[in-house]
Amino acid sequence: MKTTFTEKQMHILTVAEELIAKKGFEGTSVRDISSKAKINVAMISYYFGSKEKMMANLYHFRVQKTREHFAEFAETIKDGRPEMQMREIIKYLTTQLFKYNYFHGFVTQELRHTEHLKQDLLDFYKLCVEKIDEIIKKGVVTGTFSFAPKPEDVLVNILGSTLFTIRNKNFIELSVPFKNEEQYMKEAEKKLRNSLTFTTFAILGYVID
Amino acid sequence: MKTTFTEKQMHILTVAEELIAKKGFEGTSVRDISSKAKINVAMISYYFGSKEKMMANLYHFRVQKTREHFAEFAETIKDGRPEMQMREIIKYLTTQLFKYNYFHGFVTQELRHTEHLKQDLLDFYKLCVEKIDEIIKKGVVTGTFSFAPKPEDVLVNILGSTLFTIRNKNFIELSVPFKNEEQYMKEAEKKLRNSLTFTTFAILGYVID
Amino acid sequence: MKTTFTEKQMHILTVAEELIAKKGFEGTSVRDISSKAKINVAMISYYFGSKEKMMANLYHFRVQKTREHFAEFAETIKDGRPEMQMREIIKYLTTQLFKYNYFHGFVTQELRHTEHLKQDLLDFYKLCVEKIDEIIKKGVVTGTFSFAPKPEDVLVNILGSTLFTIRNKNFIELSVPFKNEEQYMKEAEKKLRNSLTFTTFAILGYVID
Amino acid sequence: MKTTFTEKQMHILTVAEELIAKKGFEGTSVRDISSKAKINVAMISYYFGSKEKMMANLYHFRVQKTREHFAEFAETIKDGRPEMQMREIIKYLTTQLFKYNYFHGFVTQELRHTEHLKQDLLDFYKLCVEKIDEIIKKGVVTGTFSFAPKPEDVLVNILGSTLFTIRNKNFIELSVPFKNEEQYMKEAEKKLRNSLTFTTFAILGYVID
DNA sequence: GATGAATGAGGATTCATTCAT
DNA sequence: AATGAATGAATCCTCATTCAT
Repeated sequence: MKTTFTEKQMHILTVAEELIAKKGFEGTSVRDISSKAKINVAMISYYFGSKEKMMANLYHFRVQKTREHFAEFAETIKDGRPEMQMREIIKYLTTQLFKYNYFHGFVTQELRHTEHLKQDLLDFYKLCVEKIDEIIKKGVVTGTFSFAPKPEDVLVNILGSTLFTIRNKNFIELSVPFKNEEQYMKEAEKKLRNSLTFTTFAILGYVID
Repeated sequence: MKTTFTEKQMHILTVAEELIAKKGFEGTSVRDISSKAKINVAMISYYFGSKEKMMANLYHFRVQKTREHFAEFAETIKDGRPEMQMREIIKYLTTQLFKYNYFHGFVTQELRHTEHLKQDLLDFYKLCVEKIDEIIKKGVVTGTFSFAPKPEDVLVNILGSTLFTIRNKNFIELSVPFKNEEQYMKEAEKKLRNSLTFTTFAILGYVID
Repeated sequence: MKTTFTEKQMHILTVAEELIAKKGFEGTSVRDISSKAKINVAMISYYFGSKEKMMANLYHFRVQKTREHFAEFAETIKDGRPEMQMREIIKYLTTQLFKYNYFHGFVTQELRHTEHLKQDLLDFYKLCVEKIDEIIKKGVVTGTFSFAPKPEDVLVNILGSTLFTIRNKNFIELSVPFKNEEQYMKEAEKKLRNSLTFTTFAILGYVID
Repeated sequence: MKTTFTEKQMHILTVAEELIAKKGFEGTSVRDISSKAKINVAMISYYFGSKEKMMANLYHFRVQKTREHFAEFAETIKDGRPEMQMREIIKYLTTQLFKYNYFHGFVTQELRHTEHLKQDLLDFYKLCVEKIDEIIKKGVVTGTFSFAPKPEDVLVNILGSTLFTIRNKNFIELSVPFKNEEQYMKEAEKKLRNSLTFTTFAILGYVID
């Protein structure tokens, strides 16, 4: 699968991603995409072979980018103290998911019959688990953390809570002061991050001074 | 909106639920449903008015049942000790979500343009929050719990982690011994429950003896 | 074809006539009729064999009634002077058409593939022609009328102008003071009758004193 | 609304007009049209948006053409004597209606819910009224005509009689020698024109020398 | 005699894709 | 390389009718 695209292809993918995020894969027609992207209907088949293949490319591309980005991020925190690292990871993941929520929104739902594509996402998850594991181990060794929960459980907790928050806006609203859309998203993210940090530190047995 | 259906209507809903869970609402045609349910294509419109209305009925029905069931459940644990109650709630929610995972799979994704339907789900969430709040308060008063986290955060954690687990089977597989499908689901649920119980008790400051 | 119906059948026909007049034959579904008539959908097929046969019965019935009614009317004027008779015929025909305009609206349009039914209407037209012919002849003989136009031409003129008036409300409105629907119809009918009377007498060479 | 069409669009409209004239708008399916026009079913939606919009285009187009044509015609007779002008107008209108009878057949009946489209036809009628009014006035001034009937009454008479003749073939047949279809139409038109000319001159008080 | 459930045929439209240019 | 026209398959839904009761 390709990971580099011409400018026109990227343009299509960008528009497609936005629309699919809003209306779902099946809810988004190639006409919608082509009209919004101001290109010919035929271009999607022409460039990607089919609508589904375009989707696969989009998916692959986005996850690839996410992995690369995470790798870069991981590098920047590699010398910190474990509690700082953990705090940063939580911040990073929530921020990214909130930013690309539209993407993660369809990732797990709309890609049916394309099981093999999920391998990409899996690789990303593995990377996260590795890093978290590393941090936990370091924290335990240094005595910063009292407990050593399974890293995948920690990740499930972080990702699950974040995606749930994103997808259940009307529930979250009940406990987040709502002014306007943008402000709300910020507040929701902040509340979530506080909660996740508290929870994660709790299961790590880390006592905030 | 109706909550009782004839046998034939229930049959359609059951088949529809299964298919929609697998292939999504838009990915499931009325022909798919009717052919699997061995009924005439026209029956869906005939019974429910339209495909979308059928979906709304299905949704409403399932949430309604869930709420009723939860209310019954809540009654059964009302006299227990807080830590037992919390354990039971976690068990209850994970079990239910695993059981009706196909339903919860599309609930938050596929129902576009039917924002009003989400009110039902919201009411269910509120019920959960109330109950959790009650338990936390009791636990704190009795000195069983040291901390009083926000009940909605606890719920987000439980539901988010559970749905993530259900939706990311291929990730969970990595850390759960896989024999066969059924066995796997049991193990995954067990692992999740352990993790959630540990996490929840950690943020409640409850020390397992 | 039947001309007598049970009360229930008549009820169906009455409702059907009204709906068909408003929305056309094809635009009116048996469901529309049955729901408005508060009867079962199956009744139409049950009583009349099919929707189309119901229509044929309705048509036949209405024309039959019209003929009988016209015959009665003709009797009442048979001793009058020709100019009075002619005036009365014009009045009669316009009044009837305005009254049953909905019927005449579909008569000539919606009954496709049922050419044979038109025989009924034809018979009614013949009856009119006969009567008009009689009047003209008498008028000419008595010297009341100077000319003897073809009776069918006179009829075409009367019926054509009337139906055109009924069917082109928005044109007629331009030259008829419009207050409310009912008032308008009365005014339109009056204007039409004046015009027709004037025209008919003109071609008969009858000079109004 | 468009008034110019590509060759293919015109082809569709032509076929559609013919079929709709025969079987009505609702009685004609897009499948009928596409199969007769030897095009794909999807083309109607593709070109016109929907069946109904196609109809609106057809309607608009036909009336537009009629108006333009009438304007041209009016120009050609503008210098004639009033009695000649009136004769020509009658001839023109009857000829046009006979030619496009299929069109005028559905115009007033089948276009429900599209009241605004009738404005087009109304404009055409107005044009006719204007011209007729002009002729009458000139005739009265020059002493050619003795009476000044309302121009709209004259038009109603002409159009009504013509449409009635077209729509009631089996009645007209009774007084028109029938050989073959084509011949019959010619004869019917001729008989109608004679009658209309006589009638119109009668109400104008014009004495044919 | 009358009905409500159920049917299959057919309705218009939208879809992703292809093809000639 | 890129496009606009055109296509056939599939969509959901509505129709008049039938059938078991």
